[in-house]
Amino acid sequence: METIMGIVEYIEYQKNDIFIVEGKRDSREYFVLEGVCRSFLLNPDGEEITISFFSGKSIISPHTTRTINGYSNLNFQALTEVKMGAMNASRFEEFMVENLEIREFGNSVLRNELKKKVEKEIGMASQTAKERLIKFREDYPILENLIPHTTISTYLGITNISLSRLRNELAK
Amino acid sequence: METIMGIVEYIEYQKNDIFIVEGKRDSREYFVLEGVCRSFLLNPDGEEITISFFSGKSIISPHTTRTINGYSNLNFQALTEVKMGAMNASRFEEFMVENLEIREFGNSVLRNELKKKVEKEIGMASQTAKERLIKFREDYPILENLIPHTTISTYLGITNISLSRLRNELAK
DNA sequence: TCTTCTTTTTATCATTTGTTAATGGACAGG
DNA sequence: CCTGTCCATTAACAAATGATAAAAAGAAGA
Repeated sequence: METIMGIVEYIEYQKNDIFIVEGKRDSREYFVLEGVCRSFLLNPDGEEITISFFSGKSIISPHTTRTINGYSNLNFQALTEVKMGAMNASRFEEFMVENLEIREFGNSVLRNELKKKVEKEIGMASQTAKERLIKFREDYPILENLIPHTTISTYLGITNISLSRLRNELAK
Repeated sequence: METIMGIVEYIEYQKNDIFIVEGKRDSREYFVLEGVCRSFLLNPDGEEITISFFSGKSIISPHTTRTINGYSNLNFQALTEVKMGAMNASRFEEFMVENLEIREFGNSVLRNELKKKVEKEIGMASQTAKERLIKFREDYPILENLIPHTTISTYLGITNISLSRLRNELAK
């Protein structure tokens, strides 16, 4: 960890800044130190669909999984003021090759990324929207009062109107 | 590729064989050479939820993403007679460290795994069940007449009754 | 404070999907 | 040939979610 932290460049983004754009070059790994951000994509109708949330301290989707030939296939946006560490992804990959500990760290990041997706997948396949909202509140307790509800509703796979109804029901 | 193919052990599974069991040890990478299999999980009600399909020639989810401390977190089942190649996962990882080409192959497998999931995620979040069924038919043209519909319906996130209705509608 | 803009809630109605139960076809075993 | 089992379809009704529009509540700026 010390090896890495010595090389990392520190960056700050303002609320709503989009710091990785789909289709554009990006060659870095990002570590969220403080704040919350999300990944999102446009669906065929041009609507923003939230894929994942990332809150400090954590790491956003690994470079190798979110880029193809160096071009990003996802957008990433700061939802609050965000402090991040960034470093060259190839350099990080070299570290992974050289250093067992860093390799295991990198692999565990990958596993977690997949695990989160599988969990969400099961939720989408076998839970009602209400259950998914309850789970979301457990996973990200602060977000609901911090970010626009449309951001949350596309993550949950429902409309913001449905979200509002569910909020009302659960408040009773 | 030749390096790998020389080491691979060839295996055959019969229809419905479960060859990786959740919670059990598994230490190999698997390459599907012929046939179709799926990964699935039990939801809280004990129902089998299909997560992904794998048809030859392809590779099932990489070992590092489907195991934690060597124990599998997914079930894998043959849906037809399946011919596979298998090799020790640590050995494959060594190859990845040593050999740039194999490393890039391994990384591309990871990216594809994530990409498939993100695509499915967007579908679940922004498409109706009917649209998802149409997409499924494009992705896996043969499966619908080959495997039980309950297997497909849990993949699509609907009941098998809904699937039957959609089949009827689309046939008109 | 007032105005304007955006977000959230509420209401109404339409559509989709789920639940339960009944029916019929395909197939294996006796 | 009969029987039981598994699967797929269909029907009827209930529940969940979507679409549209309007109202209310908040947030930001002059």
